[in-house]
Amino acid sequence: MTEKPPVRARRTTLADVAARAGVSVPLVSIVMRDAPGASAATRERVREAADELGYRPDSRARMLRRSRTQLIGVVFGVQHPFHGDLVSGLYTAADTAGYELALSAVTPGRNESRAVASLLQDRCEALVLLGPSLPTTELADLAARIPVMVVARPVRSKAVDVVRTDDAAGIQLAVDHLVELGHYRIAHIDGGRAPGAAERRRGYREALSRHGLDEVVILPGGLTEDEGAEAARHLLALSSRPTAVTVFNDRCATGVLDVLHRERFSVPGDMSVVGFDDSSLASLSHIALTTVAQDAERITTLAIARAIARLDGHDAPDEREQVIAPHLVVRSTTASPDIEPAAAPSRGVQTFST
Amino acid sequence: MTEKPPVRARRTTLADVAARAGVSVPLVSIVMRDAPGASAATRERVREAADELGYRPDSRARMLRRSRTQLIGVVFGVQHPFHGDLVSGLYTAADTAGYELALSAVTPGRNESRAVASLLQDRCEALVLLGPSLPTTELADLAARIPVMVVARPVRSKAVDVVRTDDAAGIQLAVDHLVELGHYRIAHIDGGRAPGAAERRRGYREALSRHGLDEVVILPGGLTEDEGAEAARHLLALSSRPTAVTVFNDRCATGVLDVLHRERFSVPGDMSVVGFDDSSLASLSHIALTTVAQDAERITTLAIARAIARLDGHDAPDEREQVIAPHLVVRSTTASPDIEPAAAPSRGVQTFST
DNA sequence: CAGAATCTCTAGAACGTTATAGCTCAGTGG
DNA sequence: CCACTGAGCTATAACGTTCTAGAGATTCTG
Repeated sequence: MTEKPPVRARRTTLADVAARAGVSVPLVSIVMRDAPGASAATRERVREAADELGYRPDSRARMLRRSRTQLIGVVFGVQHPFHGDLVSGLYTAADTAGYELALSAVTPGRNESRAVASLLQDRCEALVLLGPSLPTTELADLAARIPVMVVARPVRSKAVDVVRTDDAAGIQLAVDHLVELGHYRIAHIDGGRAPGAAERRRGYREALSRHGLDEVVILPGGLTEDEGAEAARHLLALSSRPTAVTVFNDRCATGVLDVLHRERFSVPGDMSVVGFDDSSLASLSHIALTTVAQDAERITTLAIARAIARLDGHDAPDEREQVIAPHLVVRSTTASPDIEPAAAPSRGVQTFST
Repeated sequence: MTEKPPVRARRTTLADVAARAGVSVPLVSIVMRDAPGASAATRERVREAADELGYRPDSRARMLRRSRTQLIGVVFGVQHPFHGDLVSGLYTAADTAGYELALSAVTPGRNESRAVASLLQDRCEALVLLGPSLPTTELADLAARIPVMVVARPVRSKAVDVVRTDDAAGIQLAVDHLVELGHYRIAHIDGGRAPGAAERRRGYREALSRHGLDEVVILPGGLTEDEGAEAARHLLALSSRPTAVTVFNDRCATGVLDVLHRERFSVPGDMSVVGFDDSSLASLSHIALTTVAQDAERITTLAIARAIARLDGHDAPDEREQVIAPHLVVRSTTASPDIEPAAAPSRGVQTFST
C-alpha cells in the first residue's frame, strides 16, 4: 500500500480554511462573499488562510444552495464568425450584470436540441439562442419552461423574446447610399432561407420603390463565398448590367468581389458592392468592403437586460421584439458610377477584356 | 398578497417524482441512472412519473455528490476559425468517452486567466487549452493543480501535456511538393511570434537544405490577411523573384493571393502559393488554396484520451508531447513554374504591367 | 444602569443528488 | 424449522455551500 496511483488530493473546501483560520465555516463563507458580518481583523486572517491553502469556491455547491444560479445559457454556432462577436458582447454584458455565462456549441455532430438540453441540466435561469434553426413550436415549448431570448432571427411566436437587427432598414441604408452616389440600376443578391434574408429582400424592394426605381433585380445567392461567386457570374451575364449590388452578407460579398476581380472588373469603378454584417472580413484593408454593420454590443446588452428583466418578473409585452437599427460603414467598394477612377489600371484592362 | 410577481415554479426534483410514483427518492435515482436495483415494473412506473412531471436531473447536485464530475474544461478563442474545428472534435471525443465539456471563451474583454479561473470554479477535472498564450510558468503552476493539455502550441515545460501538429514536417511537405513541381526559388512568409511559427520556419530551412537549395528567403508576415498582403508586396519587390511561396497560415495566404491578383500576377502560373491549416477559407472554390491540413479529429481525440488517462492515474512520460503528422491538400494554387497556362489572359496583363 | 440596538460570530438546516448500509420478504437447502 | 441468500426497496448520511436563527459581547440611549 505504498503507492496510491490516482491519489488526487481532495480540493480544499471552506471547512479546511475555517479550521486553519480557527473560525466557523459560515464565517469563512461570509468573508469570501464579501458579505457583511465579519470584522476587518477576521477578514484578514481568513483571507490569509484561504490564500495559503489555495482555496477556490465550488460553483456547483454554491449554485445548488442559492435559489438563483445567476447563470445564463448561450447556444452558438461554432462556425459562424458573427456569433463570435455576439458571444464576446454577451460575456461583458452578463459580467456587468453579475451573471455568469454557460456556453453550449452547435457543431456538425451536435445539434441545437442537445446544446439546449445540456444547458437545462446546468440549471441556467435563461437561454440566449444565437440564430437558432429550431422550429417555432419547439422554441415555444422551451419558452414555457424558461425565459428564451432569440437573437438575430425573427420569430412569430409570442412566447419568446427576440432581439434582432432591423434587416430591412439595413438594406435601405445601403440603397440610399448608392442612390445618393448616382446609381439607379441596383441589384440584390439574396440569402435564400437564411434568417433575415426575407427581411433584407423586402427592404431592397421598398427602398427601390421609395426612390422611384422599378428595375428590381434579385439574384439567388446564399451565406457563403461560393454562392456569392456563383451569383456574381449571373450578375455579369445580365443584358442590362446593374452598376451596383447589395449582398446578403459579407462572406457572400467577398465571393462577389473575387469574381469581379478575376473577370477584370474594377470595384468600385465598374461595380459598387455593399455587404452586410461588418464582419472582420469586411474591414481587411485589401477588401475594404462597404457594409451594413449590426450593432453587436447593443444587441447583446439588450438580450441580457431583457433576460434579467424576465427573471425579475418584469414582463414588458411591448419589448417582446426589439429591433435594432444598423448603420452603414462606408469603405472603398462604393463610389459614383459615372466617375472614371483617376489611376485605375484595371479600368483599361476591363475595356481590353470586354 | 394576491400577486407574487416572480413566482417561478420550483424545478421538479427527484422528491417530486418519488412522491408521484409512490417510491423512495433513492429508488428514483437508481432508475434514472439505469443502475441495478429496481424491478422492471417499478422502472416503468417511475419513468412514467418522471415524464409526466418533465423531470430533468440537476447536474450541479449530481456532480457535487459524485466525487468525479466527468467534466473537461476547454479554453478557446472565439475569433479563431480553426478553434471551431477543434471544439467540434473535442465534443465528439468527450462524448464517446462519457465526459462532458465546459466551454470558456477568450474574447477581447476576457483574457485566458479569467477563462481558466471560471473553469476551475466549475470543478473541471482536466483542462484543454487551445493555442494558449499564457507564459510557460503559469501553465506549469496550473498543471500542479489539475491535468493540463495544451493543443497547437509547443511548450517546453514537462508539467503539461502537449498535442500538436508537426509544423516543421508540414512545411517540408509543402516544399517537397513545390520542388517536385520544378520550383527551386521558394520563399517563406513567416508567422512571427505566433504558436508554431518558429517550427515552420525551421521546417522550411531544413527542407531547402535537404534539397540542396541555398536561396533562403524568409519574409516577415503574420496571422492575418493584412499582414499577408504586406508580405506579398515585399515578395514582388525582390530582385530575383521566387516562383513559389509557403505561407504561415491560410488567412495570411489569402492576403498574399489577393495582392497577386490585384497586381495581375497569375496563380499558379507566375507564383505558386501554399497555405497552412486547411481552414474553410482554403477549400472555397474561387480560392482553392493548396495547403497543409492539420488533423483536427486526431488531435482532439488524442487530447481527450490523454486527459482521461491522466485522470485515471496513467502517466506515460513518453506520451507527454504528441506530435501529429499533417498532410498536404493539393488544390489549384500550385503548379510547375515553367508551364505557360493555356488560357491565361492575366499572363499578358502581367507583362503589360511590369 | 437597565434595556435596546449593534456587531461578530456560530449552530444547524437546507439545496438535489448519490453512496452505503440495512430492512423485508420470498425462496432454498439442510 | 432455522439459517441463508438475493432481490427489491428504504433510511440515512454525505458532497460544499449559504441561509436562518440566535448566542454572546459590546456599545448606544434615555
